[in-house]
Amino acid sequence: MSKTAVSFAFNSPDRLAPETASRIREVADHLGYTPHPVARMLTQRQTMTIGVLTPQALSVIFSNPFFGAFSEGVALAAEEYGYGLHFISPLHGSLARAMSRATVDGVVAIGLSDTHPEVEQIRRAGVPIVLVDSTALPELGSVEIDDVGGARAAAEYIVSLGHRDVLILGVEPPVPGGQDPDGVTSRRLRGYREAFARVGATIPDERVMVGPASIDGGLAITNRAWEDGLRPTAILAMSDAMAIGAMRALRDLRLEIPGDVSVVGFDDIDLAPHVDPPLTTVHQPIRRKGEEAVRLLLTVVERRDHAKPEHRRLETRLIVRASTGPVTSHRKEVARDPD
Amino acid sequence: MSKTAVSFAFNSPDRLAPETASRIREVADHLGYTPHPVARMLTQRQTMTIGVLTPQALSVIFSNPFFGAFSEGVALAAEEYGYGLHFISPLHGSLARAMSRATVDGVVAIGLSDTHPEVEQIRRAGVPIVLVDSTALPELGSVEIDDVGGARAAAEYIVSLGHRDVLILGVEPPVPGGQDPDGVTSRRLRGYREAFARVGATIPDERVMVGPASIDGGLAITNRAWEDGLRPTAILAMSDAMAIGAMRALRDLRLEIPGDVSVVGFDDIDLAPHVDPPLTTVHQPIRRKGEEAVRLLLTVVERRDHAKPEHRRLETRLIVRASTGPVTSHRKEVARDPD
DNA sequence: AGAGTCACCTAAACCGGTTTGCTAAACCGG
DNA sequence: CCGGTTTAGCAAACCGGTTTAGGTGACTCT
Repeated sequence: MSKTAVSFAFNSPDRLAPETASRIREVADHLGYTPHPVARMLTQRQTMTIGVLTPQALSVIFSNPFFGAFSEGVALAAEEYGYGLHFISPLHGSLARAMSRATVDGVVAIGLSDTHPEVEQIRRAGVPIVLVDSTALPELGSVEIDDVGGARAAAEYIVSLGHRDVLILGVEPPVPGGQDPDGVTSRRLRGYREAFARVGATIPDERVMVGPASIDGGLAITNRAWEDGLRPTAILAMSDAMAIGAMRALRDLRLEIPGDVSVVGFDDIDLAPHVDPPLTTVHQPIRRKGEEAVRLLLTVVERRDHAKPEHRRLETRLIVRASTGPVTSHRKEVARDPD
Repeated sequence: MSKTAVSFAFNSPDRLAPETASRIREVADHLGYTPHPVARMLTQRQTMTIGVLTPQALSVIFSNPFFGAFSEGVALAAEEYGYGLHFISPLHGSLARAMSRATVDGVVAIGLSDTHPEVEQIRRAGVPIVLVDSTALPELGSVEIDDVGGARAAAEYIVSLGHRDVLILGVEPPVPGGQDPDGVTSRRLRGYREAFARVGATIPDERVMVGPASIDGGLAITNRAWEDGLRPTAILAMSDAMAIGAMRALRDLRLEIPGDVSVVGFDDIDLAPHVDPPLTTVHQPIRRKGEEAVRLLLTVVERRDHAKPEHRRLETRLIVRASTGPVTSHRKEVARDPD
């Protein structure tokens, strides 16, 4: 049999006598033969795979439950369209290097700021990209949420409860060394500050602490804040994982939530209603974010439609649970550090 | 310049005059040229990618926080060795089909029972595999935990608290339709039963209910159990997510935990200590499981060492928190269904 | 000056498939 | 029985690189 015949047997059996086709198949099966996927990709110029690009190591990204939910959405859409999923994280510190190794038809980049130096390199490689949680370059598709509005709603609520002295827990910026002026942290911070400004209050910079978006991150930062002598009546975390870590730290300091300190998160992960106390947080449609990103990407990938990149913005809303309460007059002092 | 020269410039610059090499690089950079990763894979016969194989859709797998932590471990090891990560789930219902599309050097298969009909097909494809949470075919590397021991410890504790009427929440078997006699669910069930047998008690089959390993899964099953008229004094869940869902259902039924019903989980996910009440559960080293699997796999992948597949078994241990307590004499009745 | 080295670069084969254009055989109507 | 069609299968070009085995010119040595 010729290579051609075999190829036809697998891809367009109708171009072969039905009897021949099935015979080839049978022999192939008997020999354990499978068309080599890489060779296939090479000739077909498509990989049927989409990439999920993260500016941080996957091992740190995955420690945030948010990312699991996001991946769930991504996977849902990808599976629907028959695409595989490839996770891409910096290789030896370089995202561009990782990208050049990756065999994908398109990429969903999450948390990758457009000012990231490597976005440009990737774009030039001609791979379709959709940006998630990143102020989009207009020529790139994007999915984002109303970060400012969500943060503002959270802070307004906190303000309405009488809190003025707060601690902000920001998520580590993807750009190492230096705050990204348009990153998630900056946008949410803006929202918080808007709400405070409305009542003539401010959030000084030293009340904003940034760390990894994980339970441990929130725990560590909160402890550090207390060691630094800070005694806020409320904590605004930009991630539920951090908020949960913060609550652990507070509890270890023998503080009550929300009696002594109120805590509000961001994301509304599945577990937010189940932690103790149930977490007041800003809801965002995490799964849908992943889904939409993939759909946007695939419309570009499937018909090489470079025409009109879409920008989608999803809603956020405050979910009030039990981790927040009015500021109390006489506050418990922390035992181990009598201020 | 010849193709050869360009190739050398990228891969073995020492075989070119240094000046030429850098010139080629510069031109390439200027033109935005990047070696085509697929073509590269084809000639080098390796993809620098490892696959994570799951017998269920990724969108359902990712809804279990366990999987996020597992992925964290996998990613940690993969990144250390410079490998990319490709997630493989059934394509149009067929794992084999998905595998034949995937360009990976090896595969970590999680929750894939060895009796799964497609394991054989995959093995014949000659791709190195490491099985996780699956009684290993001896000729395949594997990483597992002491499921029986962990489950036994959990049940012994429950028994010691006086509980005799329990509900078991099993994780959905990967093989649709039909319990896998050697799956995770069966192994843990064996452990539970051993503990009960020790005090002359039994767990009848109708007290074992199986569903998706997620919060919603646990919630739905528990509700169903109560609707069926079951009134266990304790619930043994095979996954923390299910346990948390079960607690939600109980709470909605106005039952107290552990006052009315004790709940114990399995996995000890990061959030287990933070839920309300803190979850008593069987700890397993989730991240390490992912890490070890990748390390095992890579020793096989890197030196084509088919010689001695390793089998590693990690420990489990019971972590007692606050979701369990002694069985109480007078029990609260459920309002909406007076038995 | 001629032979022998060495440093640089390249032609050609190869990886494992897909696809196009063609040939040979079978089929068909008149 | 013969030219025209259809059908079945194949040769060769191609995808975009890597790698082996030279080839070319400059440089050394005697």
